[in-house]
Amino acid sequence: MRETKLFTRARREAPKDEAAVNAALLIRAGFVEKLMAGVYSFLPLGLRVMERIARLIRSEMNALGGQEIIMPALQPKENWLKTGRWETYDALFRFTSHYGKSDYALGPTHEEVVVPLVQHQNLSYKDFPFAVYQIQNKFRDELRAKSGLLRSREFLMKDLYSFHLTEADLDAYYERVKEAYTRIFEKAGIGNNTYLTFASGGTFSQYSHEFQTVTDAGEDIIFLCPKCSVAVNREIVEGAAQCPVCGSKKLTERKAIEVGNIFKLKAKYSSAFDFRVKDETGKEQEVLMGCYGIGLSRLMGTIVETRSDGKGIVWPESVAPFQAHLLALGETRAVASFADKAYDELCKAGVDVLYDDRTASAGEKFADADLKGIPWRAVVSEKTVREKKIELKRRDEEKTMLMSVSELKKRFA
RNA sequence: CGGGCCGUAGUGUAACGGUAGCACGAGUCCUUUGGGAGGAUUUAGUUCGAGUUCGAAUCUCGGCGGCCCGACCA
Repeated sequence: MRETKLFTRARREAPKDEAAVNAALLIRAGFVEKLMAGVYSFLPLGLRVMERIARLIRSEMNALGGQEIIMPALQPKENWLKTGRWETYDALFRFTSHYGKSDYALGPTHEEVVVPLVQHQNLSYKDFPFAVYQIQNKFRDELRAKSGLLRSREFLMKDLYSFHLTEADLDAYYERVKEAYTRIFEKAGIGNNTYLTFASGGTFSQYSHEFQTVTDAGEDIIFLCPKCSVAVNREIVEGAAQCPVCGSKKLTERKAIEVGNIFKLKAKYSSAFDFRVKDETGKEQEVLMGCYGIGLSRLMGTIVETRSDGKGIVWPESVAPFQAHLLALGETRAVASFADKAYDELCKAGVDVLYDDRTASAGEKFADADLKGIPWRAVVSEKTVREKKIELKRRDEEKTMLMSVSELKKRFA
């Protein structure tokens, strides 16, 4: 993509009403734009990141046998009455149709939709276990939206729901999801500071698990066991915190962002809809469920929050909006034609490259490139054109190397 | 929801109760180009409503909106 064709623009200064690092950088770099508190538009660069995060999550969900669907965000009151959450779910957006008497909710989560959906398939015990997931916008009427993308009122979330006939099967699947989540956060570039965290499990399970990324920007408090690399959420700590794995009481208190959670629902929602199936003896059996969430927009904010320097964002290659950022320095015909040709060749080779073909000073292009944070910067200038080379530099390193266009192609294709 | 701070041009920031200014951006022209270039010129603003006053961006009240702390967050 040529920057002269990109309708968004990087800003020199952060808007004064965004204190959070993630929002300030993402807005300055032109990835997102705020519509109102807790509601953001995703612009071409931001959408690319979101799509790459989605791709990464999708491949792990598909490996877990998850079948992708999309359920409605607009939901009928009746389903929420059945689970009792119409009255008890504080953050539920509720409203009445302008024409009729019907009441609706905007989905903050989808148990109320997925259970009847699955129930209507008239399944037999032979169809179990299975899992469905979606990547979709969720709505939560937060009392206080804050911290940019970290706590918003409309946000993109992946929610996976698994269905089982035995507890052992649910337990086994839960463990597989736990491993998949660990891989996802590793691939997303926050593996080094993201911890499996024991949290409250509600009425039925001893624990649920959260994935918490340690950063001062977080709003959760966790107690981290350095030895076991697991943590406990403050919500389940009474008195002295203790490591649930080794029993150690030498835990360190940290602020963290909850980027994912996994939860055994067991029969809580299936029984609310009286969802049962007959087993091979004709006896009716309870359906057990698990639910597993990852907030994609929150994850994007978390990556920015934990991977930036004074100059801007440092995207991991796995979710970066482009593989490389090509800069043409100076407007001489030699530079422009060399850079144009390099851009065309890289595109033809299937390399995702953002090409700064604007009329702007070298300093401004460098500053914008650092701000946008694409992992590799490829510079074409009079200096490099003389040697028929391009200068390549990693966003987070100082050293540079000269290479030809074909070498560059080979590296990224 | 309780508390605090705050709403001036696309962005940032000034203006004692008395002419709304500056910078960046954007447009045009010229000169520049390895770390946010220079000159000329143009463009665009007081969140809304009421009140006090000869006069309100400025003071008072209310609405709307934003940020922060707390509470809340199956």
